[in-house]
Amino acid sequence: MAGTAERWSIADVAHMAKVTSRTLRHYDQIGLLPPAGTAANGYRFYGRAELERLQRILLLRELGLPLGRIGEVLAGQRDAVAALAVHREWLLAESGRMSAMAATVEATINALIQGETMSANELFTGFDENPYEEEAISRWGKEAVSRSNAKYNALTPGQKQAMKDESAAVNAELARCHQAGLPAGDGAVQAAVGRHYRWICFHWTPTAAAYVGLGEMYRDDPRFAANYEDAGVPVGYMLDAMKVYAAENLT
Amino acid sequence: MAGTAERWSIADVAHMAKVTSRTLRHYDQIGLLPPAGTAANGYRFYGRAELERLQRILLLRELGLPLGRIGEVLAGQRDAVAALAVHREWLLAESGRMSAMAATVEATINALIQGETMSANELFTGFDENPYEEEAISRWGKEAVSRSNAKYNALTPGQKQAMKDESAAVNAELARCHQAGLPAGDGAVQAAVGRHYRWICFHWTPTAAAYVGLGEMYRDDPRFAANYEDAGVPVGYMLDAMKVYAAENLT
DNA sequence: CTTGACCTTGACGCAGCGTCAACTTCTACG
DNA sequence: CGTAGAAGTTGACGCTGCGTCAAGGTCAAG
Repeated sequence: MAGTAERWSIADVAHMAKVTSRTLRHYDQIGLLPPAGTAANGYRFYGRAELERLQRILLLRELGLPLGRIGEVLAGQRDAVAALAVHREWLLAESGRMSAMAATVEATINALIQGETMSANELFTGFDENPYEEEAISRWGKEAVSRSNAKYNALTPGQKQAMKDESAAVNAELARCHQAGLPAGDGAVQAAVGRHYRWICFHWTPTAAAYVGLGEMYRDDPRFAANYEDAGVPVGYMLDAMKVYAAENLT
Repeated sequence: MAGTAERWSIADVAHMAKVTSRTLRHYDQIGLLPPAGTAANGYRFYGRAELERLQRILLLRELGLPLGRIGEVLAGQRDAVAALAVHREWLLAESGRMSAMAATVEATINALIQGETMSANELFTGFDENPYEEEAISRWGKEAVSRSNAKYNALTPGQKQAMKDESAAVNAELARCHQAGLPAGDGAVQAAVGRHYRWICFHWTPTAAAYVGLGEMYRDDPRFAANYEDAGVPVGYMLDAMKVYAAENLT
């Protein structure tokens, strides 16, 4: 037991709050959560007041509020509700931006695969190199993309939701398989990967090589790795399973 | 005219592509777009091939693809479609995360204002300081939030869309007012701000001071400032108009 | 020759920590 | 009591994509 008299070490606090000690030291550095004091040996210690402050910090952090603003709110310089209202607006705007980008990506994929042999070259081509005409470059390929955009923007919210649900379901299934220790070639795993493949096929029908390439991308993209690991599916496991699937079912 | 023989200076290229010269130098630094060569004076110059490459880079950049991956795709190390498919998944996941966070923020706002006098203190309170019980801290206040969550998650997609549309409409109206050079106290401006106020009221009914605080937050938050400026509404203009509105209509 | 516009190469800043590196301190065991 | 190993400390770099000075060289025009 580190201390019974309302004093906790950095490790204790980190453990309680499920954050790393590095995070706590960071919060100290930026003045967001100074420790109650430092012992003679230089070690930080935290008291009850600091725990409560940390509690609020983490609550707001989970809402995605930036640390600086959290500090202002806790200092009383900003009204919590006003800060959250602004933040909410931002979240919605970002969310909208990203799903719009996803739709454009979708359209681009279709533009790319529709003209199979066109293979990116034509889509990208055609511009005006007169430096005095603004935007000469930035419009490239946009017509081709917007042509296929209409088609895929027509998805109903229900369909979009179904797509997301299927994705989540596949991930959950794979997580169960992995926790159960099933090898990548196991039937249950391959069934789940099959669902993944058919899900992908809704947008694009990859060849065996392309499907493996997709798996490698999962593995190499840190954003994606984080996503999958959180869901309980190691990216390496996913890749292995995809390789097996591609070898057995695709050409 | 900088050069007639298929050579363009960095400024010309920047102008054509609507990017800054800093961006081009950055792309050079990271090896994404080396110039065709450098003149005796050290100045970069770009040829037709570089313009085409830049074109592709910008097309993919607009889809939100990270620069590193763009480089891989253009180098042929990655299949463009596979890269985009992965990216699309990520975009959708992020978009979902953010709108979920927005819903939680919404619920938190409600939890905060429901117990008016509770004023954040009770919401945040209650935890177990036993360092051996994991997550002791991270659960705080979550029950209170989830209680009001149900209510506001019940919004239909149609209602949510209406909220977003109204927000965009108000912004567009304010942009028109600003472009027309109307002062912050003008009737049209105040009418638009009134719509904004009522929009906010859907989630929260701020006092005069809180409404001005909200405007200050708009001004001070760089994420928001960028958003508003893009829409053609300077944040200072918005704040001034909100101050007038608060003084005349709120207490 | 001067002015001013445009170019160059650094280098810091931002958000939020993760991740070494290089040391010192505490705790437990032989 | 010596020592290993766990845990603590203070730096400092890395990541993303440039924006933004800073300090100084070049070039066309007056």
